[in-house]
Amino acid sequence: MNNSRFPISLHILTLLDQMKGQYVNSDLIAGSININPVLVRKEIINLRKHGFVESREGKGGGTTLAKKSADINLADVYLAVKDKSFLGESKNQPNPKCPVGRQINTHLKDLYQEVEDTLLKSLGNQTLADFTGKFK
Amino acid sequence: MNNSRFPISLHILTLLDQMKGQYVNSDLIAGSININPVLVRKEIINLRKHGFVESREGKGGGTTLAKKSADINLADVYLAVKDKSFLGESKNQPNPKCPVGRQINTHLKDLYQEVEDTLLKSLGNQTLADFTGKFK
DNA sequence: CATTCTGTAATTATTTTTATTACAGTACAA
DNA sequence: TTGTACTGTAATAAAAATAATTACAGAATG
Repeated sequence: MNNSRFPISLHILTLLDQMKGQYVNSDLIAGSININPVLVRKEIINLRKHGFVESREGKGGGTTLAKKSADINLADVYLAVKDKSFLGESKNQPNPKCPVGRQINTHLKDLYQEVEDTLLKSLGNQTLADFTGKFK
Repeated sequence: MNNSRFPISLHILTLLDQMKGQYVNSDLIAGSININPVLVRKEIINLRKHGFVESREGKGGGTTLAKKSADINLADVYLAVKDKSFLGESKNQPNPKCPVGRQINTHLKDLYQEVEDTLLKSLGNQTLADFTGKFK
């Protein structure tokens, strides 16, 4: 995963939740996060693909939540943006001639799986509504 | 955190565990991981700072485990290498004029803390000995 | 004292991430 | 029906992060 996709997605969703019902455009969102609007639009494409938001093109268009924030689980948001493991991967192929190098990726993968399961359980305890509820 | 520090450190520790007692040099380790020896030496400096390994300079020198692998907890290894959060940070400062932008970092931090606690609990269930025990 | 290591700095190369530019297509609204 | 304000998307450039390389001083060994 690009390491800032989770916070960016959560920021977008939080903002949309606060703007309840309104279609918010990517410039406004980008201004809040302080990143480029094109990045926001790309991230929104992903969020939409996962059913969290819906968008309208054209004048007055923008993006809004596609479901109630109480029905958006943070574990699902995490899964929607993750592509690398949070514990990291060595990008070089370890040496297959070494007993450790040969097996480590398998064992690493198992370990990550285990840890990720608890991570998801923990994140899964919270919805977007819980999260936005903390904002004053 | 540089995203591959955890797997690199774990690879180093695993290798040292398998080479019980021997002082292993950075070239051999680098060859197993398939990265540059200088990177290995840097990573070892960190592992040593945390008391996991000890090194000898000079001919015949190298690095070896400083404690029994059963006494090396994977949560501690994780803590030793982590510097960024695994859930990622947006590197731009969000807009302080926006109610969401102004507060999100605080709430994100809290969320991460919560999740990290469970992550540590899960990793903490395993020692290096447990991990290396999986290798055939 | 030659050899084989570590420690470490400096530099360069590579890769990843982010920003920017550009423009087609869509929808609204005057 | 036309101008305006959006999204979608590609292409490129800029910036930042990561990794590799080179270099060499200093330590320990035989």
